[in-house]
Amino acid sequence: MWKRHRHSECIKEAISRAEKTCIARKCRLTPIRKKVLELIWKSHKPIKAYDLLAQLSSDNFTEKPPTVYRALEFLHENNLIHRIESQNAYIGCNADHDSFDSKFLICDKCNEVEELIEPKVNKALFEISKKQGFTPSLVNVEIHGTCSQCAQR
Amino acid sequence: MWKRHRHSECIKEAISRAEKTCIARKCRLTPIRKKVLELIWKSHKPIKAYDLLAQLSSDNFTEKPPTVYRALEFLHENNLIHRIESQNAYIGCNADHDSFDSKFLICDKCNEVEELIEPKVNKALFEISKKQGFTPSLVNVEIHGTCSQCAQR
DNA sequence: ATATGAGTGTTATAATATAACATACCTCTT
DNA sequence: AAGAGGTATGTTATATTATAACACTCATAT
Repeated sequence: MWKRHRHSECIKEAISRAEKTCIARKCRLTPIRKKVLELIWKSHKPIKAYDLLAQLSSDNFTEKPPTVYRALEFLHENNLIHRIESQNAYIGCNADHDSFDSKFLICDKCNEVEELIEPKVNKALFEISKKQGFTPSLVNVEIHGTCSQCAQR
Repeated sequence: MWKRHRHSECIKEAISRAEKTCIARKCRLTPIRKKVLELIWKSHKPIKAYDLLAQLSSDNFTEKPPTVYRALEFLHENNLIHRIESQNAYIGCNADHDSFDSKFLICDKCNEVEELIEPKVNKALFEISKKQGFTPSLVNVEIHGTCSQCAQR
């Protein structure tokens, strides 16, 4: 799909960025959190909490839901992942943009998601909000449709 | 909050619009569907499926989840309601705009939601999508923050 | 070394949503 | 008016997503 670079090569890079972020923020990327983040990046698509849970668990050892939800909460709070609301699923974040603004192109055919980094629309949305007397703290845009690859098929 | 007119007076108007829509689309606004739509409009805020279910049910008569989910599905398909993804909740739709585009201001303090009707941002989002080779079919924007009323408190 | 807070383990349950199949009921045709 | 075919509803069960609550462990900072 649009994975010009992201998913193919950059899990390590993402982890390394996360580690730096955590040092800077004085929070801890513990083994569980790191593992969950790796699993999220390994997935080409948004991944669900219970799928992560299954992947975390081995035959003789089963993780419990709070384990993964706590890791997700931590990663989300620290802007290392995004939640795709329309899918109850989670995706890695490049972290080179502000946390309070995210936009996604979601292909309903292949289920892959591309994050848009684009400041103008945010600005417009913020201004429209302000006009209504509303003070925005977080903007989430989810655009569903068909990606170019799937359109060609 | 921003309910200049919407929630205070217009349940009947909303139902009447829905009836017209259904006649035009040759679909049926059955008693259950109508009741669910009324309950949604009666709520000043997005309302959850199980809250609707509770309101539909009386002491001696309990509706089951599929009843309300089917009604919600019908109303949503026919663009009579929106789903607020970040809240798993449903809100009435004015229906005087295209179904594939919705934007909401969501107050995290009082939980009220205002729908924005604004064509420019859509257009921009559509164009950005196209540039990526993406064909959008549906745009959902959820802006969280604080409404003017709550800001004053 | 020990108090403190952060992180994890564990059990249980809450909240949200759908599958599958049976029954009723519209409405169209004859 | 009877029956066929599709739409809607009733019902049971279960799947999926998420959190509460409490016990325990561990890091680290004085």
